Amino acid sequence: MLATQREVARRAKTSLKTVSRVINNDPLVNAETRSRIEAIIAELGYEPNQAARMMRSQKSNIIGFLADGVATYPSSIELVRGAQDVAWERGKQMMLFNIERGRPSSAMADSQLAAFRAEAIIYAATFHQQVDIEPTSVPHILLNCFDRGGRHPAILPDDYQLALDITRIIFERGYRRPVFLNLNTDIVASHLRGKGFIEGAAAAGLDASGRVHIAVKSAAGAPTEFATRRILADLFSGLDRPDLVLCGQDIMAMNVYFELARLGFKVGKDVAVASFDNLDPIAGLLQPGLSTMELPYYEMGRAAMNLAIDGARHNQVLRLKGKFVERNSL
Amino acid sequence: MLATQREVARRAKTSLKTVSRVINNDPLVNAETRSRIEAIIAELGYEPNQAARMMRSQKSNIIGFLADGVATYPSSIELVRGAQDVAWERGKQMMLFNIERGRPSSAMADSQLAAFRAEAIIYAATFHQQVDIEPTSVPHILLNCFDRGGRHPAILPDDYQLALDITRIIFERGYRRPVFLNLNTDIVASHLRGKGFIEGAAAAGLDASGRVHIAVKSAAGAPTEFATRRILADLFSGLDRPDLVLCGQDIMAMNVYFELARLGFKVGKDVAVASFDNLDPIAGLLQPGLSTMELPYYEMGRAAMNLAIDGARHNQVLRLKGKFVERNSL
DNA sequence: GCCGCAATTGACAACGTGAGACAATTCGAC
DNA sequence: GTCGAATTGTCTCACGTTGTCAATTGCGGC
Repeated sequence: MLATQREVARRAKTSLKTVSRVINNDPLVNAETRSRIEAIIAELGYEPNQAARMMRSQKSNIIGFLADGVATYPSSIELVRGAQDVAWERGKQMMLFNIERGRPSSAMADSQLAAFRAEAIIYAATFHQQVDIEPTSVPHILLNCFDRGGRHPAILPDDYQLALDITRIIFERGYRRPVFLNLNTDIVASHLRGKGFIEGAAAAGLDASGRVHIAVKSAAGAPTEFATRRILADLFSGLDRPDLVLCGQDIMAMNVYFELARLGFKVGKDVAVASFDNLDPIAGLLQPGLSTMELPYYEMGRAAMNLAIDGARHNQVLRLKGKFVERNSL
Repeated sequence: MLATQREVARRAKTSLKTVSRVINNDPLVNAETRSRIEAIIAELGYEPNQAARMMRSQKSNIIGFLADGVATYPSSIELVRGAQDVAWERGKQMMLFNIERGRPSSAMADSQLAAFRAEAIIYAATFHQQVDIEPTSVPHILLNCFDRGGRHPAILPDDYQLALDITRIIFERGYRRPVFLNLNTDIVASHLRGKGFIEGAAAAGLDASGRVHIAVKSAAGAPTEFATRRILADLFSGLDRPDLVLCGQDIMAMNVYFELARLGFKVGKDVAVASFDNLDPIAGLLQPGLSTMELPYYEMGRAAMNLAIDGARHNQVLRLKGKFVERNSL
């Protein structure tokens, strides 16, 4: 059993309170006394008991982080890192759980966070989506998702801006016949990115409304299945072949690499490919390396933790920009 | 602020003690009283204050889980899931941290776990490796890694057996000219798998000692860089071409797919490929799908948490078998 | 040596829970 | 009406920490 302040006080032949003062950096302690006590603390390896502090102060300093469905999609790790870093910088404890929404893991995490009297809870989704989180006594921050009724603050990637940015880059580099193989329409990012792509193209003088294709068969949640084979076969059979394929996500891009190879086209030579995610390690392992818009997950994690600590207006929505990561596919 | 037992008692017009009895499942409470109190508990959303419980019981019920370097390799998620599931099944709280060994995140996690008086700590590495963890007052369980001096119990994948198993399958299917593109020699799994491969081949009557090649350039820790291009060019230039390439890991297999395509060989037709990891989503996205040995991460996580809760002998080492996941590359 | 004031140190209570000791009450069976 | 068992209640303590407030020490100035 680890030592207590009482034990430290006993050894230092001083009172409990003085030890407490040293630990809490109270300036009104004699320098000599302080160093004597600090020596004993170091010697014993004493750490203040967090449970007792929570009791005494009536606040937990704990922020919960629920990472929903990480198992199926590892992007959330950067969300977690961002939040964790801020928590430490700001002297908070973050309690992290990997859960599956609606499954027992979710209920277990909730009750554990309640038992620890968490001050706020960050709920992180694996992809930009709408969720339905009832208001509770504990404030929730939605990360990479947003509430149906806008009852909770939300941190989101600015998918519209991401698509606009990469489309601008595409046209700057001289591509004139891009197609966008978009995500399923039941995914929020799909609409936003479609809009960004079309407006970006319009700004460059191209009507791209016919150049967007839904290339995912499966619904959200189910294992991803792509409809790229048929779409690409169609697109690449005519004379007006695309000079660039923009994919809704890196794993789709990986699939597109294979399908293009099957059709006899070389990525980076016969046709360019770009995408969204910068998914490690896929984007770097593809040959040629995949040029892709990285989503601002780390910064989103940081923003969420800051909101969780400072409090936020209920309907606050923060959208963060992404970053273009250049490799050789474009 | 969440309710207390006192508040529950007030509303139920009963005594503190009876509420306490209900919460701690003391049998000597009238069934009717019990359900009345339980109703109020549910209504208030009361959860016993964990801090107070820890104070009172002098035990934290907390097991720490340090996931080292998750950011660079997402396999650990299954380790975490396994451990988390067992913790919940057995009424323990698991505190999870993503850390980088030697970085501030590591020290922060350590002191937070000390502050919460964690009863044991599971230290999980991203790949099978040797580490150097000093003994402390809190028992450590090493997961996917082992201590230099055998000072801590360890849970490991049985890499020798994994390689033996897949080699057996390879020969059962009639392949006779397999090569093994192994991991770097500074990686523990490399030796064990090499041994498994050679002995498996020997059992089938083949001396495979010349058929193992180190195909990773970079040292452990650095971003992976493969030496597959030259090796494959050599191997596939002669007449006695391999009929199967066994890769040390799935991301190497992905690289090998590209390199074989570059050389003009079709995986699954001209040459088979197999591997280790079953890394989601890569193994499923490759075309053809990658047949690979899945590492028993979930079960390893479970075993580690069980050891953490039950205690373990210092030099205990547990090796778990993997599972062959069949797709179409073999 | 003593006063006054500042610097330093100490005594005590309280946070919510759970347990022990034991008293009080209710209920049913006789 | 009594006995005994079942149930409920009262009271007390302890866990480790820190805020409040009181006590003690040190020191300059007389």
